[in-house]
Amino acid sequence: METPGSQSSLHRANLERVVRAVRLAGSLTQAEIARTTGLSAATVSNIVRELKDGGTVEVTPTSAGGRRARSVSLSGDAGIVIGVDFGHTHLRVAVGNLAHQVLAEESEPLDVDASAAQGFDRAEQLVNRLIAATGVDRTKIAGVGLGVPGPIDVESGTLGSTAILPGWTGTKPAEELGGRLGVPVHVDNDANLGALGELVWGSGRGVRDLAYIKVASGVGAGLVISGKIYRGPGGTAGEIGHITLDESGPVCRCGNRGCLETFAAARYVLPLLQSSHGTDLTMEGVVRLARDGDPGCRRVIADVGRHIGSGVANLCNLLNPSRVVLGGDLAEAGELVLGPIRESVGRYAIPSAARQLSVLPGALGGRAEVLGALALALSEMGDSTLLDGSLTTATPAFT
Amino acid sequence: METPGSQSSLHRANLERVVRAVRLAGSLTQAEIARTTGLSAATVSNIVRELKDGGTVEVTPTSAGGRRARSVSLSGDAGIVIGVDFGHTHLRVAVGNLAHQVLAEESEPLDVDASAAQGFDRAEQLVNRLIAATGVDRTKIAGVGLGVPGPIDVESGTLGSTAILPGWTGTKPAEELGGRLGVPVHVDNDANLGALGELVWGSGRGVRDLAYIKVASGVGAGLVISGKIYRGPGGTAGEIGHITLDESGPVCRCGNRGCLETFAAARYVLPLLQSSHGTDLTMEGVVRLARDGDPGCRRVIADVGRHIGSGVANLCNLLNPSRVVLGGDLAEAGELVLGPIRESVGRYAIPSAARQLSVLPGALGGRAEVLGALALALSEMGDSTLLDGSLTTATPAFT
DNA sequence: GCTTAGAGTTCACTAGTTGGACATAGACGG
DNA sequence: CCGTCTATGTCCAACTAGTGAACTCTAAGC
Repeated sequence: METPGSQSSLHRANLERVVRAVRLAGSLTQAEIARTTGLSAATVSNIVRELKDGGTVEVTPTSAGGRRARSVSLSGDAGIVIGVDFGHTHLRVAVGNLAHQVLAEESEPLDVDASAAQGFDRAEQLVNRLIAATGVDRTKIAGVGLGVPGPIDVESGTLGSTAILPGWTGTKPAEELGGRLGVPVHVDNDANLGALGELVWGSGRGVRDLAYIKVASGVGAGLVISGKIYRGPGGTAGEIGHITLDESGPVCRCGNRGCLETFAAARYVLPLLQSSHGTDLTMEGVVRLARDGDPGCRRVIADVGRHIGSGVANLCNLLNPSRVVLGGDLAEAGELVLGPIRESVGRYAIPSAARQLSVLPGALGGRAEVLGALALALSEMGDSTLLDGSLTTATPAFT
Repeated sequence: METPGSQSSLHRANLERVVRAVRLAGSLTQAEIARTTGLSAATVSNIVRELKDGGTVEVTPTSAGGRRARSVSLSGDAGIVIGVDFGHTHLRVAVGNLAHQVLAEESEPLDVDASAAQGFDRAEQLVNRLIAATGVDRTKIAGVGLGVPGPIDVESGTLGSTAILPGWTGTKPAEELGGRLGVPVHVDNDANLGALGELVWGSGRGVRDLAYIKVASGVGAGLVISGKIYRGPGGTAGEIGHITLDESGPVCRCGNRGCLETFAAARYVLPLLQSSHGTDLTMEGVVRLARDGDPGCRRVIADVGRHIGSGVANLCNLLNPSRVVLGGDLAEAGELVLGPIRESVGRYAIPSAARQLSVLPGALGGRAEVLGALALALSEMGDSTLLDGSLTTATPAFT
């Protein structure tokens, strides 16, 4: 940090290199680490010793049938990260470790009309419960990722107006939760976190550029560009829901007309089925009915798919991602919605961009956002919060 | 290269750090270099000596009224880069040095129907002429950036179908020119290079995320994301021209209907004025007439602006860049086209994304692409081609 | 049981950065 | 005109950290 371009920074970079290699592979022998990182065996030997002394890494004496290879893996309790996700109807919390393992995960219903304070109370309680349940050491918590269903102002960390959680507008979720838990909290909106979750654990593994489309009450997209969430300079990238599809279409809550949202989001689509299917229908219900064969619901879902496909085609022309992952309740409809999306993309996107695009349903369902929050916490600490700790214990002398 | 994470890589990184600092500032004293890079004065002293011995840098004995500060600057002939741009009607070549200075620049008309071989002949000649004119040492040429007005297949480097330069399809421009000049050549399409040019020398200075919209025969965009050109995994990012604005609009050459191009590109717009203004009108002519007050041309240009604005609004919702730079002939229309664009963006983009967006005309006009090609050559050699050279002379022992 | 080969460690060596001491030279005050 | 002051650049000794080579260790294979 203080000495950019010095040997110590090089050393730190090498530490992280080793940690990353180990994490990606799960466990490696030192020789393998040397090969994958390009470092020499001697250096790896030193680094592994340092990490072991610092508690970041565990060396299991000899595992497999090799000669005498000691396998190195991240010690499960070296660092704990927590993901918290405020959804439209529930609150989810997950606890994970540095090795990208999810140790515990729980969700509970959240009253939409609850105040922000109540929400944070509940979150705090649930986090504490899971910490107790997993028996992890509180001091090992390196960071918390927090998902909120609304726009976050990048600079101030203030939550913008949310139709989903009215009354939360103007709060600073990261500060709030950070104050309660006493650890750094990093916020992002649900679409970005969903993208991150699917990228790390779900349908986006192995891809560097993807768009995660979340269709729920609104329509949003989380963009992953070159392996990192792209928020844009103003922090509002990914607003695919307000792409204009039809200049003279229905009026949208954003003030424009014919936004994608007005053709795809729950709040605009559900009313279409009210007269035929009753008023207390949810998106989930529509999807279930569609899967059971209800023609009206099938039609509605296909139409939604076609419109989303138009939006995705635009996105595809502009960004040319290699994968689009569909999340939210709608993803449960599977081919009923994916088919029309693909068809629409094929029609409206330029062929060279559409050709190598794959449109997949999210693999994580409603868990995408919490897991993304976990991943955010992991990435925000950049692997170095912990390394700092192990460094200071290992080399107390530091000018 | 061969030793990632070793001291020599650290040293190389520090060399580049110093070079970058010097280039950004024009010239610096060693003490200033030490401060801006964070390196110690001793290290800077060593590095400067090494760079001076390698010829990358020049030390002018003592320039200003300070105590005894020797100012360090990049030596003008340390490295030469060349930019070549094949445009719709002309060929441009520029010669620049490591210090981001343009030493010479020239353009000549290019016959649209010329064969690819003829084109490369001309380019080779013009490059040679400029090299001779500037008197630079051929061996100092570090790289060439090449712009072509059509899609380049990322993997093979093959030029896709171009309506602008028919008969060039299937050629491999980088290979072709590289073979003739004997130096590495890096290709990209005109929109991306325009973006890079404006980013480095024009209206995009100081910004990390911008979109350069080039309106000419077609409509394309070059995207700069986090300071780097974004091409997308398939290399076709930025195809803003084929965003669908009206599903039942005019049929586009891409096979879809109502693409932005059909409302904005020269090939679709000029015919509108044929009956009233004659058939041999060019976009340039329309712009000139509009500036002179011709109401028909004004109207057409305003309409084009409005449609471009719709496309930019979509782009803005998705990517939220901080700046949009308009290039191509159309940019010459100034407020006549920018006004309607801004208006359209204001109407169709979500307010939070539109608020901090600035829409500017390109500052480089038709030079944007060549200069971008220069910048491409500079960035592709990553400042290290030259440093490699000075390194090998400075430290011949290398395992 | 011997050989073999890969794994990990130790050690001497080298590359490279740093802090501090030092020489230098203009600016400023007397 | 001269001494002092201060910031610059250089040199040197110290220290950090990575590397190759030699070495040890262990299990597999014959």
